[in-house]
Amino acid sequence: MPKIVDKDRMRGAILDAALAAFGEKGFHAATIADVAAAAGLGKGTLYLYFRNKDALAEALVARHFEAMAERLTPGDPPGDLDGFLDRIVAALDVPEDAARFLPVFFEVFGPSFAARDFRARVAAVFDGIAARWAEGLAGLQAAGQVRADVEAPVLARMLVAQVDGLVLHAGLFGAVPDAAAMRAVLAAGLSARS
Amino acid sequence: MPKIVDKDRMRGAILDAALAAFGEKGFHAATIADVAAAAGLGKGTLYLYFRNKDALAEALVARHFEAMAERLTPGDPPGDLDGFLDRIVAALDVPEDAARFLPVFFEVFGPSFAARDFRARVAAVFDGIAARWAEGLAGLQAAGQVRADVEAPVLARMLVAQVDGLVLHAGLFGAVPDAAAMRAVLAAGLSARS
DNA sequence: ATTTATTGTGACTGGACGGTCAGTCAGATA
DNA sequence: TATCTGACTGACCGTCCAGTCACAATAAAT
Repeated sequence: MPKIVDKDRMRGAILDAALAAFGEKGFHAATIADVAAAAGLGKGTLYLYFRNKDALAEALVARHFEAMAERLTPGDPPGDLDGFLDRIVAALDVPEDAARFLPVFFEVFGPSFAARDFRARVAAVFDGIAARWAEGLAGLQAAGQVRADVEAPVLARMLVAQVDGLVLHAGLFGAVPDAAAMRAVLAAGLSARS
Repeated sequence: MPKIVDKDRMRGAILDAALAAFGEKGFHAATIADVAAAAGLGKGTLYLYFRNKDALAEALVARHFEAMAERLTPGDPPGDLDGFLDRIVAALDVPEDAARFLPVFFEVFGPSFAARDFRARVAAVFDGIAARWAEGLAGLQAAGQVRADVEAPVLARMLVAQVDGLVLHAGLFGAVPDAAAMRAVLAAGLSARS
């Protein structure tokens, strides 16, 4: 009878268009009409897939955080310190999409940081990553590869903040640190041999 | 003849009010009327001191970056590694004003990161800090206190990104790392003794 | 007390934009 | 070929707010 479309696929395509438009002009400056145009759709059509402009932003965030968590904590804990460092170095390889999303995220949700519960939600994402890293670090401590004078969770949370800084500077400024140097410094900081 | 006011003082007071209002509601959600109310002034009065809303934001940024640079690179390079670490630890003590400003900055200027020259301007601020740190580190390398296998500027730029991450997580999430643990890890990472 | 230069005010306006909805279209079915 | 249905559209509406301006208040100078 009627035309049938793959709704999930369509939502994905619209999100791509939204990211492009928001990334270009910024969330507030970009209009719904811009997003629709980028998606090659009529304005009203967007509202068949997303309740309103804010829903677009939230969907983008969800997609981004899922991808990020996946990128930072893939599979099982690494077997040795070298493997652990591999992951950190790999994390600095910020995909273009993710880099483009950063400013949008801050623009949209920056104000929300004033709200305790929002901060808590975002903090939870990082805490989750830190928890996975802590597992790995605890294993390496047991194996005598990582210093044991600092507890794994503390070490992990601190590392996450540092790596987030490196990721931000890489994504925003293109200030990608020399990988070899970074490995060396981080390894010395974490290593059991003082 | 005329009524006389201290314009600089007034601009400062208005900026304080603006930071409060923007910090509370976010830059876009807060109206000029909100800022005026917070400053205890009529709406039109603001326009005697700032050309428009964007000018308010720019003035806030200028004030913030000046304060930040001052905080991160006070006076002369430190004499020893311990002194250097002191400064980093001190930098994590983010003043309330600065913490409140972070979300506002990202909200307003997030979109601008799409523009090459804006990114370059912000990057320059961090590069400047890194340059000052590099001086200090070079001195410590000469004194045999800091590893010499990584060049001071590289080390410094990397540290700035890491510390920025720590500052952000401290300011946004209250995730302040244990100072002693952080000193220990950073010291091990930087130290000449491998 | 009067004058005058400057500062302060808030009702008003013009434009912009998010969201709606009455109507059109395309493709699937019989 | 006729019919049916959900996808799609974009002109329109209501709201909101940055910025203006005509007027009021103030204080220095005479």
